[in-house]
Amino acid sequence: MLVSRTSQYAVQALIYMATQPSTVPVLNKDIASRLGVPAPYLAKILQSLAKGNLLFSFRGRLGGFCLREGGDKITLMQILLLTEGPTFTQTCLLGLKKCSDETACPLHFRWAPVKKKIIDLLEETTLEKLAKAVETGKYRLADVPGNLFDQIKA
Amino acid sequence: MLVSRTSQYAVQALIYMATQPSTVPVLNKDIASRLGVPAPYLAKILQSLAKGNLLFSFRGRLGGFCLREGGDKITLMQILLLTEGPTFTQTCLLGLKKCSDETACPLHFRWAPVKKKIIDLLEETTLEKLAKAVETGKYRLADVPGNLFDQIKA
DNA sequence: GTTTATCCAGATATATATATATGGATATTC
DNA sequence: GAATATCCATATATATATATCTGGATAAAC
Repeated sequence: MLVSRTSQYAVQALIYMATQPSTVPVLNKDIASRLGVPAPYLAKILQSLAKGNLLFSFRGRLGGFCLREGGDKITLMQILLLTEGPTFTQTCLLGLKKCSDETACPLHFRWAPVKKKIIDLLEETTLEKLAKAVETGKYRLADVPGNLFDQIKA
Repeated sequence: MLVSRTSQYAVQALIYMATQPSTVPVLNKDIASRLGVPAPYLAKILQSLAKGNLLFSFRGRLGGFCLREGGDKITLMQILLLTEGPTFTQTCLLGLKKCSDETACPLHFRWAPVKKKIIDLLEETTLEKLAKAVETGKYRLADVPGNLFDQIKA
């Protein structure tokens, strides 16, 4: 597994939010049903994203979550740094605690250029780009097409 | 985390084995102490590698584990297919069950070339190359330098 | 054949990630 | 201020990965 399920849910949810009009907060339960993801669990993830200053959260009636900045300002890297932890780009393939250019594992210099590709991709991919891709209709955000009620509403 | 701890232990152990003379079986407990890894857990991993036809195992006195083929024949990909499961190269970054060129997640075509780099690296990196790298002394296989007893013996 | 050293199989324990449940705080509407 | 709808915090449950334990099978050495 490349990233945790938590990270996957976070990215999916944020892409979905970026496809929605930013004038009104998005409800946790709407995101959850659209993505086919457990709502209480997603709520916890969204709350941590709010603590990480990626989202605004509003309580009470008409409450919900909003992107704190435009989708063009938020990259995959920012999200994964929150959900995977601040050192996730530094981890060694073989699991060594110290693995740098000075004290390296035998894979270090083979892995470095590939890792750079990954980091570049994460840093240059914004929510806006991904949201646009979804809006074309060619790309799927979730496995199951939302439940029947949602389809009727839409 | 990119790969599981199990995979990391497996790769480390096999690299170590490739640095050892192939005339005599290597003991699980020697590998474990050299790598600073829990021996009973490593034993289970080695047993599964033996079942996966990557290792020979011999019981009884003078028993132990041997690489089934030369280190030049064994790639990282072969190892990870056993420890991560046969579908680990096919998993979607966003966790979708169906994510192919036909039905793709919004990241699919951005991720594809990076994934190819990863797969290429895993397929072209052999145990022999990694073992040679370790034998130069410039690269570390484990965090902790083996215990004192081992250092004296060596 | 007894002793010793190893792998082997299965059960168990622990840690972590994932998921759920519950009661409460907050804000809007009327 | 009562009713409603939402987020929030904490505790709990479940699943999975990681790690350990125990008894046994096998084979070499003496």
